[in-house]
Amino acid sequence: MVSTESVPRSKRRATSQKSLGRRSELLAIAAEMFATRGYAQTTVRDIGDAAGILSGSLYHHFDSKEAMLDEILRDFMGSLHSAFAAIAAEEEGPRQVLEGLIRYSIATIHDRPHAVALYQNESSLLAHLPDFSYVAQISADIAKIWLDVLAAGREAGTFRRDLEPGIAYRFIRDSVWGSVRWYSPDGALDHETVAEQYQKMLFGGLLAE
Amino acid sequence: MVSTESVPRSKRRATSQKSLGRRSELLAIAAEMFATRGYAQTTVRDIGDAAGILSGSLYHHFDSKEAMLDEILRDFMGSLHSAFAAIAAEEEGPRQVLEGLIRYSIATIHDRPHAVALYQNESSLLAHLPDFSYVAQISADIAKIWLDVLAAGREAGTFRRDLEPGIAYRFIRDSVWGSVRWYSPDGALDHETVAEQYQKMLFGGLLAE
Amino acid sequence: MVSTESVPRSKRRATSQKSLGRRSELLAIAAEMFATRGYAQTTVRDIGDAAGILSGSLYHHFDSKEAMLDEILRDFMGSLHSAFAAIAAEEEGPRQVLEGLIRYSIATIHDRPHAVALYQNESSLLAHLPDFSYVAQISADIAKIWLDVLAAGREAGTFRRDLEPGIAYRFIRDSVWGSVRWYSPDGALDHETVAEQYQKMLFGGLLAE
Amino acid sequence: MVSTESVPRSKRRATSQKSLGRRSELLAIAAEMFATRGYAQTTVRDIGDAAGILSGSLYHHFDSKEAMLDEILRDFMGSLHSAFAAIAAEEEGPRQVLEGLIRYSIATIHDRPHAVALYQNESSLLAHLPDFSYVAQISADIAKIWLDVLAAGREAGTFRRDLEPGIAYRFIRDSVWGSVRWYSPDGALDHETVAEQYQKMLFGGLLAE
DNA sequence: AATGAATGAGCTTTCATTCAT
DNA sequence: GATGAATGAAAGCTCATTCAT
Repeated sequence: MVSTESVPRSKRRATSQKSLGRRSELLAIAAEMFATRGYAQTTVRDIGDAAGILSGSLYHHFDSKEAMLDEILRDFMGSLHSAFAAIAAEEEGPRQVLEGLIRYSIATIHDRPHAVALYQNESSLLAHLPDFSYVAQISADIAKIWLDVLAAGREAGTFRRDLEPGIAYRFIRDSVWGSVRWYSPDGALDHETVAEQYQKMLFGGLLAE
Repeated sequence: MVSTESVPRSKRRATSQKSLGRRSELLAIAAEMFATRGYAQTTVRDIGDAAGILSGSLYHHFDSKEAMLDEILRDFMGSLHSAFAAIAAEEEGPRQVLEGLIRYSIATIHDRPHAVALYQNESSLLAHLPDFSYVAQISADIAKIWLDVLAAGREAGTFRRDLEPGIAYRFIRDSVWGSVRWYSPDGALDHETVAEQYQKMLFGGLLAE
Repeated sequence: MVSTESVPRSKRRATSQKSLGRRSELLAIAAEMFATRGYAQTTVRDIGDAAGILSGSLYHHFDSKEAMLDEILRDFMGSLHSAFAAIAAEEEGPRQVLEGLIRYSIATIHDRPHAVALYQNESSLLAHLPDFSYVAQISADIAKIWLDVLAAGREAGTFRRDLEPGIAYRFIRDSVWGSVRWYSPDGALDHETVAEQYQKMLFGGLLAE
Repeated sequence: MVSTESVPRSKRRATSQKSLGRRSELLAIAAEMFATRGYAQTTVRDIGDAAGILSGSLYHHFDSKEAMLDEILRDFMGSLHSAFAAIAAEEEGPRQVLEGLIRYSIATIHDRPHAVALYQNESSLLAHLPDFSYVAQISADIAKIWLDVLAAGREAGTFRRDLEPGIAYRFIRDSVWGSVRWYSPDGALDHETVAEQYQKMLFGGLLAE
């Protein structure tokens, strides 16, 4: 009895997983290649070869090469923004929120290095394309979250008054996200250590005492 | 009599100066385009158009598009390394040397933003090409200079002991050089202010007190 | 018992009718698209979309896209030739026969505009393909019918002697069939009026008196 | 003295002729292929092959395949409209003007058969494209010239009152321009004979007496 | 020094067709 | 009968580079 129901259900699930899996699989391949060799330098043939199909067959799944990039970036930036907003919404002090944002950022670099690298490398070139206007939009939304925390902490006396929040934000952002270029998820250094060291430097500086 | 000699001589000198000027002019144009739209995304026709000549005519001045990139990068990295080495050679304490490296880096971003951006954006893609092996080589030499200062300062008790120099180096490097993406040489913010703020954050951290 | 037999029979009949209907339906869709946007410009995906199925599913009904065109054209040209032959076989004078051919042609444009347009637009490109040799063949057969009428009428003194029948045939053919490009079956102008006006011009010319 | 001037002048002329000649040559090749096998069915490789160059080299002369079609059609339709307007502007009776329009049309079919065929075959598909809106525009302008002549002749009693000018125009247009499909500039039949026969049929009709 | 015509390789994309399910 | 994934060939176009002038 259970089996009669479970068979089609599992089948349906399997099929849908397969379908969804195929798309995701292709996107994962594309993301990795876009990230490592650059979007423009990655040909659809490269992606097809890596996926074991002909380049033309990609167009059965996606409208264009650009559509693949769009799907990867849109998904990544959307979830990043949501996560940041959730962290900022927690009722805690500015320092705790900033710690949370940093920790989540470095964990994201660990979990989704290709999407992060892609965003780091391509967003400046993409900003001007109308189809990718959301990149600049979400970037601005994210910046606001960080800036608000920095400004609140400055008001509250947690952060130094002689620092301009706009410069501080860029300083933090560049140092944290920049680590995507050298951090290896499979390397000896684990991301929690990185987060810890970064927080020490960011909050306390390099000088002893 | 004098005039008969001096005329062609001055002419020759003028031509050669013009030639040198023309080369530099073309390289400056190429550097800007490579930096702003990416090396691969910049066509030789783009460069030719911007220079007011046909793309084919560029080959009168340079062997290839890659040769232009090479010349720009080699020159930039060479002078950067020399300058860093000179700063490190001055007989001063680790903190003063590190301050000097940072100040010079930010001044370089102000003075040669295109070359810096080019290096930031393309060096990772270039690292694997045999013709650009010097990029990785000089990068390593530069890293050694910074790392030595950090290690010396740590030994001397100037810098915190609980920071891993390798991570600290990358942290500083990414935050400092990352500013090339947002700093505008013509903007309201001057580079000395940036350097000052960056040193405050790097040495003392964000926290008040 | 009757029911056991009648059910599958009616079912089969229904299915087969449905099948036939489906085929015709698909051919009608294809004919319209071939006619309006051109055979080469119409993709099997266009046809599938218009029919509500996937392009690949069309191959359950037809061997190829070309086979659809073939079926449409063969059917059209066959019935056109038969009808013309029947009109010519009636025992009447050349003028009456010619009137009949013209009237039938314009009625056909009204009844089957897509097939006519298809024939008008594609036959010249098709003439050279071996698979479509029947197009040229039937065209020649049809031409003979019209030419014979014209020649007979000229002999009989009905038609002018100073007109070359070959030129006259092409003149009539092009003017009559050309109307498929502007005549609208749903428009204000009905096809009988068109036929009447065309006969006036063809037989009597434009000049008054 | 004359020679010193004539040398550079003839040189310049030769160069410019060569350049202009190359473009025209390529357009002539393209026009013939577009006309005989259809625009969509003609590949840029076909054109390149026929011209003895690689397909990519065509893009040194033209922006796109469509730009070639555009240049051919725009030139043709422009000169056709001018010529028709000039004929209509001559101070003569409607019959003489109509004769002139017909004669010029058939001469054009003789002189520029490919451009005419191209216009005949592709204009209906092009009408909807924004880049080719001028095709519909000039077509309408030309139609107005013919219609005005027909209406004037009808008013003046030259042409029959029982013919609707709109239908008459289409009848004449289709019969005259339709001849591009069968008339051969190199054939035994010369275009003046065709014009003469067409005028006989159009003005006097088929019937004897 | 520069032009302008051409090359040749490679790009993204389209599309008729096949086939296992 | 229909789906959906894939094929394979070909399309229009781009671009670094060459070379005669």
